Amino acid sequence: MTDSYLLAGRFGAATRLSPKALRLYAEQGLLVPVHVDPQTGYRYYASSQAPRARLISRLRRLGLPIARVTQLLELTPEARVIELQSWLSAQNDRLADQAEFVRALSRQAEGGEPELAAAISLRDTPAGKVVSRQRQVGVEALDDFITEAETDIRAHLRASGLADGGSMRVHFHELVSRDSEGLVEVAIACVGNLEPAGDLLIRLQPARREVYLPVPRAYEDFPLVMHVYDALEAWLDARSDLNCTGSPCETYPGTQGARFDVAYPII
Amino acid sequence: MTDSYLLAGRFGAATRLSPKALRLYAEQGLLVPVHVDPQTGYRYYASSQAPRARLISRLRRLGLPIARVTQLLELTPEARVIELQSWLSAQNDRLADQAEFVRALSRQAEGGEPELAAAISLRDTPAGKVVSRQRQVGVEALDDFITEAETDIRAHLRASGLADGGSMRVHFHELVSRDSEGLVEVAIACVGNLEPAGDLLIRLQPARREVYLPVPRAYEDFPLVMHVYDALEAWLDARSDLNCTGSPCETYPGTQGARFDVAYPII
DNA sequence: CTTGACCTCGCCCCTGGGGCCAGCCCTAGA
DNA sequence: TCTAGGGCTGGCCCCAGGGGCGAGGTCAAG
Repeated sequence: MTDSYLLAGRFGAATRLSPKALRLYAEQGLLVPVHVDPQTGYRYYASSQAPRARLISRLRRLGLPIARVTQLLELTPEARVIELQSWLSAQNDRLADQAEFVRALSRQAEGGEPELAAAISLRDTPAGKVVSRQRQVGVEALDDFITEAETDIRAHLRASGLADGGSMRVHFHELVSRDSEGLVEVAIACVGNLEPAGDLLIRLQPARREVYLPVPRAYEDFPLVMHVYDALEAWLDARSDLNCTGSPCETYPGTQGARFDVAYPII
Repeated sequence: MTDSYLLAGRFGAATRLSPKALRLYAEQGLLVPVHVDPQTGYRYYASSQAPRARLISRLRRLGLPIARVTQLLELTPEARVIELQSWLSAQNDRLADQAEFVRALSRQAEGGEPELAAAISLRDTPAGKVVSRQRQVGVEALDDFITEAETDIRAHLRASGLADGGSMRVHFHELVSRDSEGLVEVAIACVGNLEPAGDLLIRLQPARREVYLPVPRAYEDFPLVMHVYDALEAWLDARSDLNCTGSPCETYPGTQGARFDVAYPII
């Protein structure tokens, strides 16, 4: 009596879920009808399922994917709130990044950042052998990856009896941002015979011409460092005689006392 | 020379767009290669297209759909920034709504809002004829729709020589929120013979039992009014002997001096 | 000439459903 | 008890924005 059966349409009206959505959730096991008629396939819901259904509906409306909703439903209400609050603060960070980018675009529309653009120069780098490590990495794991890779590579160079070249390059083959991992390579120049070891690989770095910019102290950290990339790209866009030919890298140590430079390959 | 041709892979590396994405944008006309080999289908990009490509890449990373990016690219940089800022503030509003919901959930986990729950009562409403207007409407157009529909319906009743029943009900057949329109119906009871006119329809409102809550002044406006719905739903969830059977409505005027009640049909 | 890297297209996959259609099913009124 | 209409089902195609894979053509260097 208290658990009268409801067909999908009526149940959906009471819980703000479309019959289509209910069908999907039933298939996924997220909200299983209390009875399914084996002949007709009709799904019968108990009205005691309404609280769960309403919660699902609201979590979905927040924009959470179904898998995440499924996890959250297994938690206690208190744990759920904690999870949601941390999700919310992540959303907040994302919005802050977006706002930051819009500000960057607006500054660019107003003519860019002259103090950054003034420090841009060209240089040629010779070809040479490098030993490197590549990995897919996100922005929060980036610093750890770089320091660890540098330590390991220099240790391998010393163990092979070679002087390490000193300078290090971090190539960003793919974009690394708050919500996307990308392929990053830490490479250190070397001379002499050397065997690859573990996940360290030896490759030839072709000679290239690049445009570079020593990064001021205030811009060293993410997300502010993106402005340095922006400045270089804007500068390249304005120079129709130079063309960017690949992905950027950071070179350590930087010129003019900077901790590192940002450089784009050009022709 | 200055416009050396680049194949998709290299061009993509310089602009942070995958060959797959470049293919898609070429099909959509968003970023058309400067030359396509009719034999091989190879797409050749001029490096002078890089600024546009980079802009597309960044706008896409903001989460804007391709169609929106296409619109934005036709604007001047200044207009683009204006558009993006208004988009950003919309995102901000959305985040505020989400935060509001998480707060509501957290209050609910702590036992709900006793001062709201205390005012909940049951009542039976008799069957009766109503004249109504239905429309898909979003939250910002809701108030206008309601006042306009009420005016039109009462005018039609007077023109037909009938006393208007006084009380009005606004049924929310579907969810109305900041980012989704839903079917809303404004219905006023009537007695006597009456012809449908324009988009006004006559229908029978079945008798029903409902649980209702007079809305305190402080909660009358969106989004705070959602807390009243939350309180009713939480109260229903806790009462296993009562089951919600359909979508809610607001009844004007409300009881106990409120401007309106919020009511859910139950069995 | 061969090899390997690069490119193409085409197909299926994902999420979270919307829309439409053919074909049952259920219930209320006569 | 019959019937009509509305409800429900499953199936198929669609959307964005690509990812991933496989078959096959192309390019440049050794």
